[in-house]
Amino acid sequence: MAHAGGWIVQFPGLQRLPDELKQTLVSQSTVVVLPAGSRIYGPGQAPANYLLLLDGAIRVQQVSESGREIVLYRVAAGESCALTTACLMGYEDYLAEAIAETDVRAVAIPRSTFDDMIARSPMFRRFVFTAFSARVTDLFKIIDQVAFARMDIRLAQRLLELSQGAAGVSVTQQQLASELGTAREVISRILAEFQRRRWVSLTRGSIVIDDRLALDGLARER
Amino acid sequence: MAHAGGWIVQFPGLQRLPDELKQTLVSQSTVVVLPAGSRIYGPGQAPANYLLLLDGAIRVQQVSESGREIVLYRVAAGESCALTTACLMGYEDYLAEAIAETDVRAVAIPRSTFDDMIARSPMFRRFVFTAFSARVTDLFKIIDQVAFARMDIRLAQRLLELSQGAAGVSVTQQQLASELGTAREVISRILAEFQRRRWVSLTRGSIVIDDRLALDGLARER
DNA sequence: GCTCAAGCGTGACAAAGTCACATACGGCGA
DNA sequence: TCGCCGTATGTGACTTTGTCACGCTTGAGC
Repeated sequence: MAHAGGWIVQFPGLQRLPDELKQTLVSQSTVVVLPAGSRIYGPGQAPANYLLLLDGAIRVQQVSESGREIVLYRVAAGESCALTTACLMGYEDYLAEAIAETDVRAVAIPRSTFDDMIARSPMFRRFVFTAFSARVTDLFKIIDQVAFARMDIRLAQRLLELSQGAAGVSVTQQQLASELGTAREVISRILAEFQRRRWVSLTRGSIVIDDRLALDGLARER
Repeated sequence: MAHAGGWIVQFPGLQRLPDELKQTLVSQSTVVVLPAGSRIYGPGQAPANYLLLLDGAIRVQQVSESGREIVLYRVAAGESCALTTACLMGYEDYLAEAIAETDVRAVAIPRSTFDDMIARSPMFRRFVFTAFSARVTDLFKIIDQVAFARMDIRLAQRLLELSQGAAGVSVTQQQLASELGTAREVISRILAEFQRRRWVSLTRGSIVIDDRLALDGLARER
């Protein structure tokens, strides 16, 4: 690591803050480490901090009363956990929860500092609102997908996303079902059809992508 | 109307602002009137103002590429159009649009004034964030409903909401389908079943609620 | 090698979406 | 008053997705 506070270079949106504010931000925040699998926010767990992710990934998902899940979005290194935090500022009950998918290193900005920065810096406000609005866009897209898109298309898209160019994905069918907010059986049938077409090979707990082009073709049918 | 600026009493969250800020808000904003049916925000129409609704109602909906629609939430008198505005501050493309359902009277706060108020008043910030977070909650709930709830239950809920205690609702089945993001045929069949059970009476363009208790019972099943 | 929980496959059915077309209502002009 | 016509609604046939209830398979750990 460079020096303490070197983290700020990871956030282009904060780069051009006045030095004084950068120092405020750095001195009043702390770097926290969270193990993979830990729950960062959730119903009944109001956060005291605004989080900026340095390393790792966070998954934000919704859990329905019946126990079914749907993934809303992911936060990657260099991004902020804008929506969940902003949400929980509203003092309402939310069903969404944030889970560390990997070991996570993040900057925690206390609420008071966050509030202070919002007040003092138009640039900081813009940083926060931009990140936030990207999340709201994600929510709009999810509503659109869930309401109107075919499941095989959504699955193809998600497989390509999750693989990130790699040859395969290490994921169970139940996990894929939770990603998309559907039932495991549905995933099972669609994957069987993909395999019949020789687009993928299935094994217990992982999927090899054999014909990325074909999957991509389906994914683009939107 | 009382005196110019008397509108501020309609917003409890702004009641306790310092007089100075109240005056800034009142003097720099204008009251606008919009006819029923006009589009307030939409893809390609970035708003220059933060809106506070004095009279009327606004419907915010999403339009998919295939032309199907789903209603996201409504803004009533005394509320702010927080989400749409905040969204559009992010300089991204959105599919959501806001339509005046009735003639609408609203206070338009210019972006610069809005920004200034955000900077100067923790109370104003809280007003904005609270309104905003309520909308995000709505989006979470919609995702939950669309992904996991049965359509007959959603329809029962929506009928009760739209009737607001009145004996009936003046709405076409196509409009109901657009409310819930489904197809007209689905609405037709569910309503036919409701009628068979003598819960409602159907006529062209309107629905009379005959057994509110039964509908409510179904609506409460999650 | 054996065990056994987790992962996966499948048939049967229900709910919801799609497509195509038939029918009914009701406002309006003749 | 009557018929016209656009809109609204009803319906059958089929596909896709969700639910339920099983049973089979896999492979990690003993």
